[in-house]
Amino acid sequence: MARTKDKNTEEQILEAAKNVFQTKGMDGARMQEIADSAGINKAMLHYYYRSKQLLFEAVFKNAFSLLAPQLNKILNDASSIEEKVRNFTSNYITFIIKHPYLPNFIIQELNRNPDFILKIQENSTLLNIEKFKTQVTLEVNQGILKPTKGDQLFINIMALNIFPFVAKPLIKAFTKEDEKGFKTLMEQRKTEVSEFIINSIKQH
Amino acid sequence: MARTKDKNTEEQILEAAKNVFQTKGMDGARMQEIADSAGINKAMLHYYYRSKQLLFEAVFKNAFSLLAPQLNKILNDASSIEEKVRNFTSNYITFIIKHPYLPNFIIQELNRNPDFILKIQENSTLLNIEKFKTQVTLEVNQGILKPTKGDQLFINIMALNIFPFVAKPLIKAFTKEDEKGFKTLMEQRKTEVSEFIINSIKQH
DNA sequence: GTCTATAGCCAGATAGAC
DNA sequence: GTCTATCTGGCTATAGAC
Repeated sequence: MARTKDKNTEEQILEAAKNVFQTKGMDGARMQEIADSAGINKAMLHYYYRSKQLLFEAVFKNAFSLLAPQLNKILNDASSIEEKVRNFTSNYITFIIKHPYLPNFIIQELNRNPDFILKIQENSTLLNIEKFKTQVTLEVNQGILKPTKGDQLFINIMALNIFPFVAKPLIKAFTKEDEKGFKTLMEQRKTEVSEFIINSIKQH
Repeated sequence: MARTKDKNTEEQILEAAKNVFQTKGMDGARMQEIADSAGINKAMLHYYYRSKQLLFEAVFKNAFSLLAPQLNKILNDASSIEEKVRNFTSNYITFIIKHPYLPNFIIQELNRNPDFILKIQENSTLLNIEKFKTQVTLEVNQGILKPTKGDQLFINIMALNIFPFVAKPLIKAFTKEDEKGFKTLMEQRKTEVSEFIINSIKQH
């Protein structure tokens, strides 16, 4: 991919690095490939970002800060659990279809280096599900929801929304769908997943 | 880890390679580390497996063949959907607690090289959800289940069971649990997950 | 079968001209 | 700021002695 002249070099590098790191991972990525993709040479990467490690961290923090507001909404806004589930599912799946490598990139690199999440948490919003858990307990007591554990519900919501994108090659193999069929399945999930969750937890 | 003399060298190498590849991935793994872990030297790795690529493939196929029977059960045995969900959830989570790096390893390496699943499928049981989908349709028509799409249900079952292990560092960060707390959450899921699914799909 | 030593290559990083 | 050329180290793989 050639450099587009209307962006400055630093942004150009970050964009190229994002593409290479998110598809190849830290260990599989090559500085040469990033340089080629940015339309510059290796020396420039070091001029702007000093080392591969620091360039990687810039990409990672950037990716994480894209995801954080999505998650924050379900944890901390004012709507009911049912509304949160519906909005999050629809918004998140729409978002990931636009950034398909993002969840796998985050998960993979956190598994490679779990301490990384500590560094991130310092200078961004705290990841905290306490408020969400309190709200679940409240709605259970009010008879809106069946008896439900807040932390398990949170894990279930994450799992149902994120997993299919992370395990895309497996899903495609099992369902025998091509790229187009996979896309269709994911579009369906924008509403299917919230129905599935609400059906399970709502008091009828 | 020193070599235990009651195993032959080839098995010893495979065991060491499994540990290193499953934690570091293909790109992050080092032949030297595998040799050290097996208590031998690098030359022996090449003597038995010729190249890093072939050693990796041996490990991958081995891991996949451990997982296949687990999945086959839910796809092809004779029990009802409800029984399948309950048995699979309990058995699968028990299995993964014993092999915690396995799902992430499979998913990560399939994302790195999606064609890999084709090679595997040739000489193992076909991954096919057709029978499962037919059974779902049947139980829906019999009034046992609410209207449910078989392929989406299958994705949901996979997601709820596998995701927490793949995204372990994220889950720990959000729930603020340590290793022990995480283990407890997973133990709970052996029954919580099947309740969650059954609640959602069973006709009442 | 198992070892030591080393070939050969490739990647990250830097020096230095412009 | 941007380039070419090069250093340096680490990695896979092999040669060859025992």
